[in-house]
Amino acid sequence: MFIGEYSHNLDNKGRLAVPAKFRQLLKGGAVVTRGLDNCLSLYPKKEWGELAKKLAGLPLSQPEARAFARLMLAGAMDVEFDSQGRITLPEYLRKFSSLKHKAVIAGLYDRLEIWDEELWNRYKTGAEKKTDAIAETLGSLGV
Amino acid sequence: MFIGEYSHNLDNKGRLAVPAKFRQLLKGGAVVTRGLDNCLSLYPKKEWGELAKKLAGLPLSQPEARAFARLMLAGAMDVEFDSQGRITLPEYLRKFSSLKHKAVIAGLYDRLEIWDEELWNRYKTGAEKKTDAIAETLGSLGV
DNA sequence: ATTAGATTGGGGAAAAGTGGGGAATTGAGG
DNA sequence: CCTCAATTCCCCACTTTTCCCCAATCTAAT
Repeated sequence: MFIGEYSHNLDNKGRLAVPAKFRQLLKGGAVVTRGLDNCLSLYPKKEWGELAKKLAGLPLSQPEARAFARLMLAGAMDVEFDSQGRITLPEYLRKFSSLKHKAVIAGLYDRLEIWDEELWNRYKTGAEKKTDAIAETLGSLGV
Repeated sequence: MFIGEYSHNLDNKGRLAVPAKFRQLLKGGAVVTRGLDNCLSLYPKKEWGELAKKLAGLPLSQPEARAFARLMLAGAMDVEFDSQGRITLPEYLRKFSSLKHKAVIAGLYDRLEIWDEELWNRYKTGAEKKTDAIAETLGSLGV
C-alpha cells in the first residue's frame, strides 16, 4: 500500500527519483497517466492493465467515450526504473502537470500521484480549509 | 498493449517512423485504414483480421453501416517497414487525414492512431474540457 | 565519527529519428 | 521492342534523444 508524501527534484533531463519505499511495489513495471486536477498518476502495471482493459472496451460509436479513452490511453506511458530508481517523465506529461523542478510524490493507497510542488501546496491549502465541510459530505456517503 | 503519445515527422516521400517501442508488436505485419474523426488507424494484422470480419458482418440493409464498412475495408492497405522502421502512407490516406508534416502517433490498446498534429491538439483541447464530466458519467458505468 | 542507504547531477555510448542519393522497377509513348 | 520518365525501394549518413553508468552529496543510524 502506498502512503506518505515526499518532495523530490526533477533534473533537467526530466528524471524523477521514486521514493525507495515505493519501488518494490512497482518492480513489475509501472504506468504514468494524466490524473485529475492536473497531477499525474503512477500505477503498478497490473492495476493499470485492468483499467486499460475497461477503457478499451468502451463503445467506439459514442464520441465522448471515444475521446475519453483516447485521452487516457494515449496519455499513458510505460515507465522504467534506471539503476538509481528514477523514472523519466515524457515532455507532454510534464507540460500537462506543470512540473518544473520541484515535485511532490504522494502515496494514495493503490497508486502514486505526482504534483508540481507549488500546485500541490496551493491545492492542499485550499483543501485543508474545506476539510470540515468535506468530512460532512463524506459522512453522508458512509465513510 | 499500445499506449503513449509520440510526435514524429512525415518526410516529403510520405514516410513515417513508427516509434521503436511499438515495432515489435507489429512485426507480423500491419494494416492502415481510415479511422474515426479524421485520423488513420494502424492495426496488427491479426487484430485487423478480426475487425474486418466484424465489418463484413454488418447488416447491408443499413446504408450507414454499409458506408462505414466500405470506407474501412476499401481504405485499408498493407504496410511494410523499411530498414529504419518507417512505413509509407499512401497519398489518399494522407489526404483523408490532412497529414502534412508533423504527425502524432497515439497508442490505443489494440491499435495505433495517426493524426495530423494540429488536428490532434485541437481534438485534445476540446476533449479535455469535457473530461471531468465524462469521468463522472463513466464512473456510473463502473470504470 | 563512520558506514550504509538514498538522492542528485552529469558524461559518454548507444539507439532512434530524419533526410536524401541513387539503383531498380514500372508504365507510357515512340 | 526500346527509351525515357516517374515512382518506389533500399541504403547510407547526419542529428538528436535516450539510456546506462559513475561519482558526488546528503541523511540517518550505529
